[in-house]
Amino acid sequence: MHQPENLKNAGLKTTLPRLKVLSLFESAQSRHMSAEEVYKLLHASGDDVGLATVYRVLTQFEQAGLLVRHNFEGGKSVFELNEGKHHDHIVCLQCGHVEEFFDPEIETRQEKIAIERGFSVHDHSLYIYADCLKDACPHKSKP
Amino acid sequence: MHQPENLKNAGLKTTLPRLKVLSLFESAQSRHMSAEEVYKLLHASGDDVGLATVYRVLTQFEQAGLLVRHNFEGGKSVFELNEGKHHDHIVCLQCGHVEEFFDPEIETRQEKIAIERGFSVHDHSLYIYADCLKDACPHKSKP
DNA sequence: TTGAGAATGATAATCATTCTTATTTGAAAT
DNA sequence: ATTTCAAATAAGAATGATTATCATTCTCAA
Repeated sequence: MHQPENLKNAGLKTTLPRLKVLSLFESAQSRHMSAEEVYKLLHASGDDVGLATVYRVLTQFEQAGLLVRHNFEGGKSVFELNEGKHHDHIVCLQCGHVEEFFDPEIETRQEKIAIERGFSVHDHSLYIYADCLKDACPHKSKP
Repeated sequence: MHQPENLKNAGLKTTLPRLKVLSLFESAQSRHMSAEEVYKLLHASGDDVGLATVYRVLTQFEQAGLLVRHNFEGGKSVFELNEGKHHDHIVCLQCGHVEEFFDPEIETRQEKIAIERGFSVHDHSLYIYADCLKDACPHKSKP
């Protein structure tokens, strides 16, 4: 909803590719998507956006604070709609399923640790890599 | 010290490149090194080890448990000697200085969170990105 | 509506990493 | 000490993800 405003507020012109990418994330088919996945989904919907544009737009959205970038194991970046509420992630190493969590205790511990060492926290990333024990990894996820 | 034994125990033949790489990490010029850095340091010492070999050896050492791989922001891998004691990292965004820390409270929280959600933890990575407040970032680190 | 500047898409370039292959090496058996 | 041969290496090509280039197209304020 009201995507043009989002873009305007971010100082970005309202263009078709940007609207498409943004609405793709807002439609929330899958919360976490790589550039390649976004590109493929757009093309699957008949929107011929260039791959370079996808990369550019994702980076712009990240800088504008509309998306959050994650660097999971394996190097490739994955993006997620920024809904204000920070959270961390558990990733299943078997099926790739991602779950989000937020733990105030961990957050405050981190702050304390940083301060003790004379650092001013900007940000942090916490990924727990695990196996989901649910029978036979029932989560259907992208390969 | 006694590197050949380390390699043997890991089921790896004692070859020159492997010994060089291992002793480089044990000499601990810098605890955290990328493949590129290892490659350059070896060449600086007159050891002409191929870049592909460096990558191969680092991966083997990781699998053998001799090294730990880290994926800091930006995607490139960084390796560190595995001394048994797990720890997390604070990275200064200004000068790249890295400090290590271990917080039992955070560790146990993570376990609890994972279990609550039906996951069996394999591993985790926690990086705090911050500014070190020490005057003018005195840490001399590699660019 | 129109013009300046921003955005786009096609493609080439880059970067880290992996693969291929011919050659060399380590170490087990002579 | 030599022979032997699987394992390891070096060099460079190949790959995959991402970024840069650049001519063309589009957005939007005047």
